Amino acid sequence: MNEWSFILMSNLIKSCSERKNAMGKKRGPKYDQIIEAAVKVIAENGYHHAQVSKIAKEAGVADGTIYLYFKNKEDILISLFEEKMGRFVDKIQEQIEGSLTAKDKLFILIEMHFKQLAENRPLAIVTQLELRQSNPELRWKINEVLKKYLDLMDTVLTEGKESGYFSEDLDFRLARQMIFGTLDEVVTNWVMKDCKYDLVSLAKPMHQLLVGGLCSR
Amino acid sequence: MNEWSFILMSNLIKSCSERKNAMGKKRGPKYDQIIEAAVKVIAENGYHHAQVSKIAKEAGVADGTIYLYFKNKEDILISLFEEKMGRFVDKIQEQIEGSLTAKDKLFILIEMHFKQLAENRPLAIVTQLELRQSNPELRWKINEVLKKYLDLMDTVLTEGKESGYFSEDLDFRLARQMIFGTLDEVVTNWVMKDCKYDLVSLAKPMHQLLVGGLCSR
Amino acid sequence: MNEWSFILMSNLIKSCSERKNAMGKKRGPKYDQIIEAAVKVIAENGYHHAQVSKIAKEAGVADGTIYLYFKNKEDILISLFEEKMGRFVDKIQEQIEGSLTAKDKLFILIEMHFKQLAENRPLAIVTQLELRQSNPELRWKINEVLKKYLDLMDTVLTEGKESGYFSEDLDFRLARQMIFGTLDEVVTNWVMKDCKYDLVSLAKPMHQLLVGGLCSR
Amino acid sequence: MNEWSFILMSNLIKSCSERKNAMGKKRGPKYDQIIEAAVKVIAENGYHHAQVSKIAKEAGVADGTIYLYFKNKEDILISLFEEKMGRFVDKIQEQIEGSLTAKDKLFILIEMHFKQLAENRPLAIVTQLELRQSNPELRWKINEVLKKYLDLMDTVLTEGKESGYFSEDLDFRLARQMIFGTLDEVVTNWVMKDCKYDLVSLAKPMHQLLVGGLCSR
DNA sequence: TATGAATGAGGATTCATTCAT
DNA sequence: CATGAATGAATCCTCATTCAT
Repeated sequence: MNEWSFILMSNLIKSCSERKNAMGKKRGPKYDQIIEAAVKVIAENGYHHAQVSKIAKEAGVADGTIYLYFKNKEDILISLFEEKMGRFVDKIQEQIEGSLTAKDKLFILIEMHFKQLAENRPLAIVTQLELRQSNPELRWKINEVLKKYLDLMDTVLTEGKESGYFSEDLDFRLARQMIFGTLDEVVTNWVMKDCKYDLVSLAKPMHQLLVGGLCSR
Repeated sequence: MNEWSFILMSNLIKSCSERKNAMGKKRGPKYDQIIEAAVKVIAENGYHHAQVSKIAKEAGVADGTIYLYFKNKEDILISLFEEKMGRFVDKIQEQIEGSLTAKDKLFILIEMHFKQLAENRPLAIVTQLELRQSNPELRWKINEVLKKYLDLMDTVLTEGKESGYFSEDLDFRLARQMIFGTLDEVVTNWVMKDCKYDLVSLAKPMHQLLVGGLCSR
Repeated sequence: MNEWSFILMSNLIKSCSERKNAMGKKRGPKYDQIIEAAVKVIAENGYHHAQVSKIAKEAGVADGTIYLYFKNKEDILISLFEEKMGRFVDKIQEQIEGSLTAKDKLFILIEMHFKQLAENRPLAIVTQLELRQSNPELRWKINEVLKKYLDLMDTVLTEGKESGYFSEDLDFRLARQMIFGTLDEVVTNWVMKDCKYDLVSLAKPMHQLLVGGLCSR
Repeated sequence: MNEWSFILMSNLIKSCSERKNAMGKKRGPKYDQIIEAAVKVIAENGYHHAQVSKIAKEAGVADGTIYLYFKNKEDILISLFEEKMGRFVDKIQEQIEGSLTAKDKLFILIEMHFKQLAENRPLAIVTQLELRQSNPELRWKINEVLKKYLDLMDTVLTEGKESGYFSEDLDFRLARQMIFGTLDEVVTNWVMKDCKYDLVSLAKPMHQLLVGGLCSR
């Protein structure tokens, strides 16, 4: 390692940190600071009282700095959702890949869904309550992000169907809507009840109910 | 019938329309006009562009008149939801009472849920999309209104459990959340897809899925 | 005079006060208050420091009231110019009609131009300095208003040419531009010199110069 | 005066221009780049959309570099005007010196005024339209720059008066204002009409009109 | 009861300028 | 000399609500 290798490495590092992300957005430590600040401020003040200046203050940057990293306020929210929901689904995916059966995979999905939101209550408040107050345009983009999650569910459902664990005539769209709608409703209720009971322990009965249905055998 | 009888009748009608309803609210023909106007205006313009003045114009009253019937804008929305959701649940209840088994009752509940929203798309848009943009406080009150619906589900679930049709160890809260969360998600997806497929025909497979679960037997 | 005549008069008065002006704009005493306030505030603070709230305060109305009478801030300025310049030209026209010869008419035009601006210094400051800082869109509309003035000049020039007082081969466009450009420059210099000399007394030499040119005979 | 004295003088001028200019301003190639960039950016985007960062980009320098050469944004504009108007007047002066009579000198002045602006339309747009949107303070300084031009006019007027070509009792201030106001108005109209007619050919009739006045002889 | 003109609080965003490197 | 990321002040307009008539 000599002077040249150092320079090359510097350039490499520099070009890395200067690299824009997939969305062509400027990145850097402040990008993450702002996202985290946004989660906190929205969770504490509610969507409609989360002024840009509050977020900037919480992030420890000037108001104007926000606009070096985000197009506008809405862009903060979309990015927040993309970042957080992206990781959210990625983590579930990782865990699922370690399981063998579709049954286990579904359980992991449910448990991880609950676990991640239970571990980050401000995020849970933001995703379950505050972000839903956003305008239709933002909600469309949120739906885009959710597609990745729905695709993951499809993978599990397909595998389960092939292994004979799930019904052969399972309607994927309905099944996805049942799983997502149920999990979402359960988490929303938990958040609205001030998170005062254990969410993760609901994973097991929830799994049984989704798999076995309401009916006795 | 003479002049006096007319005056008496007027007073009678007047005292009637002046009578407050159960919620202590003033009623009268304008009350309903305003509610209907609110549904129309919100469905057409979206929650955030549904100004009080627009609702007043649509209802054919002055802006100030709104405040003779409703405490504030939020009160219009809560009342709207109370009125509409009240009838919504009442109709489901009526139909359910005509059925014998818990299985049938659940099916009727699902079908009626879909049917009523499919029949009134503006209302569906308002309840599934627009009203969710309201602040958490309003959403709390909306949840209050939903209790009647959840109680109805409980009745069906209890009966089904007693008749042995539903699992003996069914967790009512989870079951309710699964049913409501699923139906809600299905309707929301239908609205977001511009209502371009038949919602009511999903009742049968939906019923089977909820009752039998994802699992093959 | 009876009940009916009273009602008829009421309606008449009502329809009068409700009448919008030619531009379809709401009128009323507040309309004029706001225009006057705008002239004063712009003259005192300069165009770029003339906040809507300052104008509202000066006019003795709430900020929001401004927007019942004007579309936006720019609309105040356009209206201001239309009103003031409208009267400005009208008054010149009136005076001109009382004169016999084209020579006199031109003199009256010059004198009235100077006189009206000398009598209303805040207005002079606004028209000569502040309003020129406005954006191109506003400046186009200002030009529209000026057309009436230019047409008036044309009338005088035509008459003068016909009577043989003005050159037969006079280029109207150039003549108009010379007259307007000169008067405008003279007034602007007067305003920039803090109006500290008598403007109106310049009318006579100005007239001679425009009519006779620089050349000795 | 020989070759050497020319070289010495060149060096003197050069070292002068590389150090500070008469106004105590730093000079260098970037100084001119920035001025040229400012003309282009203002002409293309308008005064209010000519951000410092745009000018810097066009000049191929960093935003901060601007402030090594100019005190602030306003200083760019003043300098722009000083530079361009300085050359503008110098060129007219040069040409005038070649003429014999006051009559010819005035004609040259008019023709050169039109010619130079017709040859550089971006500059014409900037001086006639965009720079007038600046605040009165800047406009004061612009007037300072114009003094040199007015002085030149005075020279011509004095000479003409002495030679008996211009009236003996000519008011210089009014005459200057008439000449400048007229030329300025004519050029402004030409710019606002998108420069779609020939400006220079107006010099002759314009000259006749200014010299001979509106009146027939 | 009904009206509707008037109110006034509240917030996202731009861009000239600085200064650590 | 040169850079450019960071700063932060400054303002127009909307719309729920009131109250004199």
